[in-house]
Amino acid sequence: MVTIYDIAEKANVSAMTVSKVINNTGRISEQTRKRVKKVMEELNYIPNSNARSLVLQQTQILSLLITDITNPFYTSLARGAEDSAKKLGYRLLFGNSDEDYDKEQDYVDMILSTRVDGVLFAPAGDHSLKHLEKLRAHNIPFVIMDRAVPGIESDIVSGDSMQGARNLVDYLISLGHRRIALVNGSLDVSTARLRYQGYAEALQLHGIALDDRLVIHKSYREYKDEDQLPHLLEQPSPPTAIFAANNFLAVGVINALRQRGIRVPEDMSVVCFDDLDLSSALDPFLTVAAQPAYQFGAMGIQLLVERIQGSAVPEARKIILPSELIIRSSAKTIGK
Amino acid sequence: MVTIYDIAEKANVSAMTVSKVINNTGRISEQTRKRVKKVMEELNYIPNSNARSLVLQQTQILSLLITDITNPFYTSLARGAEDSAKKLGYRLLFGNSDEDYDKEQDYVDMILSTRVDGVLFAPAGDHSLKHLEKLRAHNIPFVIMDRAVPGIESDIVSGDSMQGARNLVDYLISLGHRRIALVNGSLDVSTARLRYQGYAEALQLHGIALDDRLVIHKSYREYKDEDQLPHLLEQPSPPTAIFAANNFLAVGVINALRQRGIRVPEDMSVVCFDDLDLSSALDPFLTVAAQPAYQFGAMGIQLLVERIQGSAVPEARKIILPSELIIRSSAKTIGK
DNA sequence: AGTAATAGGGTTATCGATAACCCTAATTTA
DNA sequence: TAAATTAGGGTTATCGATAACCCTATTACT
Repeated sequence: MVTIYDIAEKANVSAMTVSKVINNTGRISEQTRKRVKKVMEELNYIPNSNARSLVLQQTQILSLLITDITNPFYTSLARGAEDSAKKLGYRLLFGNSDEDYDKEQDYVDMILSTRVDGVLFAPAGDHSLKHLEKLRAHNIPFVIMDRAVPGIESDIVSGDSMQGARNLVDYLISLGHRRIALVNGSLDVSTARLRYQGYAEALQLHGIALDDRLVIHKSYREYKDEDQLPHLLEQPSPPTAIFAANNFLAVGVINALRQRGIRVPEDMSVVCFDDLDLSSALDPFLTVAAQPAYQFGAMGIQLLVERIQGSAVPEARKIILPSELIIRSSAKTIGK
Repeated sequence: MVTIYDIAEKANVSAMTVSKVINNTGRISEQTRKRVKKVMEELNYIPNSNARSLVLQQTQILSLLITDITNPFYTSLARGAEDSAKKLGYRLLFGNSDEDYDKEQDYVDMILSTRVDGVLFAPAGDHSLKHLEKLRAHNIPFVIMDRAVPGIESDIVSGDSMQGARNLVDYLISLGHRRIALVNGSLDVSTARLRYQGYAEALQLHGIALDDRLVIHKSYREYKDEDQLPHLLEQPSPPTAIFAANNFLAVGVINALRQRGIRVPEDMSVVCFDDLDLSSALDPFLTVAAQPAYQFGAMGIQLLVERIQGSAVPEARKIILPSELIIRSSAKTIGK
């Protein structure tokens, strides 16, 4: 690999001069500047960012840690993050935690040893706390995405889970449903708690008693049918509608329903959080509370870079992006 | 940040000894090894990989360059790549070219300056040649994904586009279709050429004349309706079936058809390359030639790491993964 | 007992780039 | 014209880690 020393030698200057030309610092005559640049091109010089990072104590690398790249929500988020990062001159190191705390831990160590300038962090859940504390202990700026973690004050970009949940449940109620089930993520995750809360509030406001037999808290990432539908359907008074706390769960629920010969929405209404992108484009079926996932990523990187560059206010900034209720056809008036 | 020198001082040894403990090299007594390790934990030491990379001349970073993370095909590919990379102890630097040669160029420079150990490269198209040549000139190993680039011999993992296309068109013909349109990507891209070829061969084998008015070559990434459907539909003898060369185009085509009040599959059959994952899980509608995208990524990283570590045969390895025809309901017997 | 071998660990140079400071000739200024 | 600037560029140390080699007690061997 060619280094600034190679350039220096061929251009008959010192390495420092080359460095100055590269960074446009110091006083260099137009003449030598051109000569040096020409040699750089001739030799196909590419600066070694490792060396640079070592002395500058900054890498121009940000880390994006999410829980599942195959979920369209995070896919779009990643897209937004990537676009922003590129614009701002940062590279992106990528990690997928699968909502698994051990994997998340591995990535945190990787992040620390890479000396990234900052992290866009979508936590697996509440126990991500110690990972975030570790980052903080090492002075790595981060912005939390999507899920708040109790015990950590930091910049965060999240959706309005309560409002979204309330809107969905309000909508179901407006269609005449009274027995509404919630298939939720784990209560370890802030958004699951808030969606539950929004669900409960909506019911309460309409004078419907909360029935805990209609609520299941499991994982956002895997839908295991034996843990879910049977509990709901084999009840004296089964639900007429199901609110799935995210897109994955909705797909799982709908498939499981269909396998039992239960039609959606004729026999059972289903709504959920997060949209399905391509799927919805092909077949506008699922009624959802859609979140602006791309914005999550784009804004997250912006906040992060402001934080890194010190141009942010010292206080933690909390951005809450509203979700949009998109009414399609997976829910319908009860009994019709 | 704490360095090996801090450790060394506190443990009363030299920095070299610390390094030896970290890397399990050299001769260190069990006693000092323990002492050093204890100090490392106490001080929360994390090695600086920049410094390490600089002297070792290797970064343990691989680059993943794809054309669109929002396409489920690349999403799954990324997932496979990430899983493999993590298993093999590599970090992943992420880039999205959007099938844009300039963006691709930027990423190549970024890759070079990062001194990644290797690149998993999904080229935008034939003009990616110069980018690949640049990588080669700088001795960065790479494995090409999905699309061959004429002029470059290298390891490659791709699908069998001809076979897949032939299967799809065969299937349409078996349903009685004779007027079959092809909505293709740009002929700049090898897979588009091969899908075209497979399409043509299938027609020929069944004695159907190729009608170029039924073939449109545009972009895999954007479906602009005015460039597409009108040409096909406003013909003396319009097609009864459309073969879309990838999932995005299929979604575009189907939406455009529906907007015109043309039903799929009743009035027009549609099939395509690549599956839609979540979408297909929710609604098994689209008949597709599905590619094992996760395998693309996982195998790609494997080949790449073998290449980096010198355990690969010197010859370029070409892995061709078959696609699977999944018959669902977006195509049906003509006229029924 | 005297030498060779080994265990255990330290010294120094190096990877590629930059910061901080220094130097000299040419130009300006009083 | 002498002193002070300034333009243009060079020297040296440094970032954190490792390779290659060196050193000194022990221990083993003949």
